[in-house]
Amino acid sequence: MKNILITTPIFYPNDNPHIGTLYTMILGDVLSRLHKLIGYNVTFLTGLDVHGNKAAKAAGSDIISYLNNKNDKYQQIAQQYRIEYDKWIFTEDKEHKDLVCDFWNLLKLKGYIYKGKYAGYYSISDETFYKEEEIIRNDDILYAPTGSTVTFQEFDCYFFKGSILQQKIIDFYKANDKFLIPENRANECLGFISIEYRDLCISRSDKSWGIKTPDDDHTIYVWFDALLNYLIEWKDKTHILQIVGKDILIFHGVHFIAILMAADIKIADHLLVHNWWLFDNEKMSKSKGNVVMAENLLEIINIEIIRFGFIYTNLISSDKQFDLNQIINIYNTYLVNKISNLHYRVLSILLKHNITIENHHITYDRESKIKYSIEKYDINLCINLIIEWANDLNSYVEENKIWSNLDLAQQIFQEILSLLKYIEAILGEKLNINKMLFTMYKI
RNA sequence: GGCAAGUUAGCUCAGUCGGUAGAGCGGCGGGAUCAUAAUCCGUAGGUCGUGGGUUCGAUCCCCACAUUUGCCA
Repeated sequence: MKNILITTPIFYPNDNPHIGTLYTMILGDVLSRLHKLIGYNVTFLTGLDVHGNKAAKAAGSDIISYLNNKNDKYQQIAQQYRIEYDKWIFTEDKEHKDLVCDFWNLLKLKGYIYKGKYAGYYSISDETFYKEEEIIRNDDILYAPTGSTVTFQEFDCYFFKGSILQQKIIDFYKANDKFLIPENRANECLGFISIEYRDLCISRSDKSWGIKTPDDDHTIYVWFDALLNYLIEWKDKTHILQIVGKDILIFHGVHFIAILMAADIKIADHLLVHNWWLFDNEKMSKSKGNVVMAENLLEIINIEIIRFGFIYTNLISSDKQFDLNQIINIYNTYLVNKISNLHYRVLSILLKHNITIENHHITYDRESKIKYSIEKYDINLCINLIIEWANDLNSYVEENKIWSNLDLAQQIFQEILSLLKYIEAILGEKLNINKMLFTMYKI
């Protein structure tokens, strides 16, 4: 049995989801649905990472109700966008906390966790330590390269002895050149780890918001806590795909690998790294005020445009400009004019002659290529093959004048039904021809 | 400064394991009637960043340079 686990990062609820988050969700959902379609037993995991001071700060006084609200909000967005997850993570759930504590104890038993002292410049908003040479001093205020303020802190904490895994991780990358998708990102991980891999500080002794360490009153570092979420569904999977945005590549491509190695757990088969939507050719950021929120998008255009447009746009190869007009154009051209119209034109012929259609579940030759692209997680190749198929069918209809050849029309219709299965996986719902054909968007 | 990726038609982008370059949008012309405002066919438009090298042959491989981006310092 082909049991596949597909994960997205669990999202951080200091704000509502933006279109970058939405892209990750949709990509995960579509890959999940496509794998189900070709016969895999899929577990698709997503959810919320609710610990850490940044969340606590955003929450204010009543953390729990804030987080519950955000959890509802994210689930609502997921539902609106037809994200069909099999399990939703919420890191305040007992199940997750127990897993983290058990895992902590396991690593401690194996000698990978030890107590020490950490001294360094810490940014609360980034949840990160910075090195002395990275700090920018301005009017006696200390800043991280990210622009957030840092303070010098010294405290007791637990360390994860990842340093001894440095060579093992390097060897892993050398032996698994297909691990990262796209492959050329491997140099970033190799570069990061080859210079120096220091033990990670994985707890805070202050009153941080998070999971307490099993033995005392420390708080487990939010990233350590969050990465472990995947393990809840990790067992008994023949294939594991993790999807991340490029901003968190190192956490998954280095730290999480180290953690898995320490615990003697299988590493994911692939880590799919996608790029970002740009707005006006700039990275979206709160400070620039150019962040497009997921909830606002649905007020402007419909879900089919978004899902199809997001999947069509190749965000795996590079950052892409987020352009509403272009996404609408893609939808009109391919989904309405070519694919929906293809279905409608052939169906019309059959209906005129009172021919009823049964779906015989025929598998066509070109589906083997599509299956291959799905198994390679090559969504770009996949959608191009689907579009090519639709184009060829439209040409075929013309060349063979199928309106005067009812046998051929029936054959073609069977083929169209097979094609539509893939479209439905992308849209997350059956293709609604009437809705498609008569709600074409004008730019 | 180190490492990596990109630079392809007016625009947005695919692609080529080395053998006369592709799509969509936009322009022009035509055909068909099953469908819509669509679809189908043809056509115009590119020295595939610049310069060198390897090769019978390079947009693709190698080197240098320019430029953009990312990771690291």
